[in-house]
Amino acid sequence: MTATIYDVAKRAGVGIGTVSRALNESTQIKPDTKARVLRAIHDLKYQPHALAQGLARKKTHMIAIIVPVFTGYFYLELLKGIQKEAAKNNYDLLLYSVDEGDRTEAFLKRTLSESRVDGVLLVSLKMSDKYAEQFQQSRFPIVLVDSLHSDLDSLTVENREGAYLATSHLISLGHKKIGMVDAQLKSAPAQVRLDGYKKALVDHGLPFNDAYLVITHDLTEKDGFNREAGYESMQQLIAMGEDRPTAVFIASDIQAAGAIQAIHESRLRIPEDVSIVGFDDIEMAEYLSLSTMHQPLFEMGQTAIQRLIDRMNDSELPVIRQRFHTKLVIRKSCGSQVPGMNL
Amino acid sequence: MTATIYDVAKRAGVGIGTVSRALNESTQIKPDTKARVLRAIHDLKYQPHALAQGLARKKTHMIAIIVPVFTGYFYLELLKGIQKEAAKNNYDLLLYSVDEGDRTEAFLKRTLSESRVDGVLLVSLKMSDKYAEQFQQSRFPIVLVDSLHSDLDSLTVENREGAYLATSHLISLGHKKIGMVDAQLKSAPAQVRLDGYKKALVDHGLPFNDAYLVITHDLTEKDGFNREAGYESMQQLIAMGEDRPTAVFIASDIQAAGAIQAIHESRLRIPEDVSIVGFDDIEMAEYLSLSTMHQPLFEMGQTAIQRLIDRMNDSELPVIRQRFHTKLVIRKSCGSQVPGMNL
DNA sequence: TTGAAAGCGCTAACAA
DNA sequence: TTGTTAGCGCTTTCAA
Repeated sequence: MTATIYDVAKRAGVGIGTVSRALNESTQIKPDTKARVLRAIHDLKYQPHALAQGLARKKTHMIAIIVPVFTGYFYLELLKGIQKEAAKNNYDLLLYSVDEGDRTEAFLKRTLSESRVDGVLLVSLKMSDKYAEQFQQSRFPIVLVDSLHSDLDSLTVENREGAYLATSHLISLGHKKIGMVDAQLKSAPAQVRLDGYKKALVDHGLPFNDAYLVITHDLTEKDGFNREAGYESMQQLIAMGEDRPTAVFIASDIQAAGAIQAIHESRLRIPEDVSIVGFDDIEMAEYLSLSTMHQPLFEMGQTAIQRLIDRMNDSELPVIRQRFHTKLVIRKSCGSQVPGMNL
Repeated sequence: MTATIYDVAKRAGVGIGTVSRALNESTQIKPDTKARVLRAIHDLKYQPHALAQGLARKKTHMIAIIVPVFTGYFYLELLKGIQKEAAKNNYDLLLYSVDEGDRTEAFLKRTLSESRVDGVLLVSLKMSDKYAEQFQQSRFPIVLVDSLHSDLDSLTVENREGAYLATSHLISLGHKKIGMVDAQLKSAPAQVRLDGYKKALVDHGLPFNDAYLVITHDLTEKDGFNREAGYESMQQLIAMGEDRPTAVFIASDIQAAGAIQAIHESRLRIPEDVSIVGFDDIEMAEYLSLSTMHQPLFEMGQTAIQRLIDRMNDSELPVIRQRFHTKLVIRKSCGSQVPGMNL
């Protein structure tokens, strides 16, 4: 069928070892034999068999990436960064995506014992202590992205800080009655964004008002990061009438989209009647003129691969925990409460 | 390190052949030896080495998918279908994504000769005659998705028909002056959607008016499927004043988003002053209440994998060309021109 | 029903 | 500088 190293060796009149040397940049080979081999390789359109190579070298040049079934911008952007950096370093990506029924552990197990890949990126999924220990002990290279475990390398976005910044932005515009729309607290980012919101209030001497915090009901078994959730939550806030907050920090842009719809339907204006800050900076945010917190996802993806490669080269590296910072993107969804400072 | 088949054989007191038989559902093995082997496998937490297995079997159980660097909903949804079906059939996905500098052929070449995967899905990328022939001759399983070549299996969405349907919808609402906003014609879908638009006009006895067709200028080197393009194109149409079309078919939802913005800024109303139909049914479309053409992407992804698997099992299957149909999703961006039929 | 042994296509250690 | 050979971990004949 396709040519093997033996065919090349025969055609070039050398041994297979020499062919291998010509292929692998060995210095231990005379230039003109190398040239002869290379020509034979070219003539035969020979390309090494990846599996055979992997078996012999004990390296596959593949990286597994375990992600929740991708939904939306977050993973797209992250994946782009991962993909770009992997390609640059000549690694292929094996995509394990986890849907219902959470097969994370099954993938981790395969990864660990099947020798199909040289390293793993675990994205947005929980790393159990049990497997963390196994990875740790086996020195199998792994990097967590948007997930956390004290024994393993991890890269995360500073959600708490982002929420803090978002809320502070509202405060700096003079708002005193600042609400928050959050997703289910079982979701880690939802939890942490709430913390940041609270801390910003406290740090600025504002009271935390329970009535201003709306957490999406558990409609369906989703986490609440969706438009309907935002829509309903905002309706609750609006129903407070004159007591309603003048500004709201919303835990995600997609919820903000729903919230905006609710606001418009109530004939309220943004930002005159209510100011809004979202989180994520999804594509739609620009369209909505929504001020929001931007996450450096592409960059995080690139860094994740770099780190993984570093670790594949040296398994004794100390464990790191790298935090990425969000950035406030100001558009037109926030108005000032300071008299005369308004538009 | 990790246990091999020899370790298992030794522990179970059998030869490695027997272990292999126990593993591979062979009938040629006595139940109790099989049980003994299985227990040894369990005790040692043995898992076959994927590469070694692949090398011996000449099958990797991996499928390569070559896609343009994913941007937006189209690929997300398609990938979901692909991923789900692949997982269901126990195939792993190797992701080759093509960015600037079009490395499509390099990937095809590797695929063909590296033996890393059992089959390929080529998505939205051009298959050259040269490689089509190579795949064809080598009987290497490949399926084209959203791409076309007469010698190979291909799955496509009926863009022309979709555009025809979209335009016809506008016509059925009584519109006579129907415009179109399109992307660069070098893009195949843009070209084909224009054809469908024209045909619908002609079939319904309406004239094709050059002034009503706006094709995005070549800002940057993009193809024009973006919001800014839609925004500017719609501005051109609006600038026609009273002569402007009463309805516009827009080649993509993302352009429609820009167009809608332009319309609002001109203080025109949708659908009272101008009706809009988009294409794609991206997530934002629902938010925008945009009537649009839905593409069955998830399903197409699933089917692609099924077909690829069929072909891997029987390389002599006749070449097929399967067309998927779009579906009109009616929301609120289209009004009627027929007196009394309006809202 | 089973074990032994010959590949699968390559790398790398060892000799020459 | 080169050829030979022993693995890498598995599947699959071939005998027994």
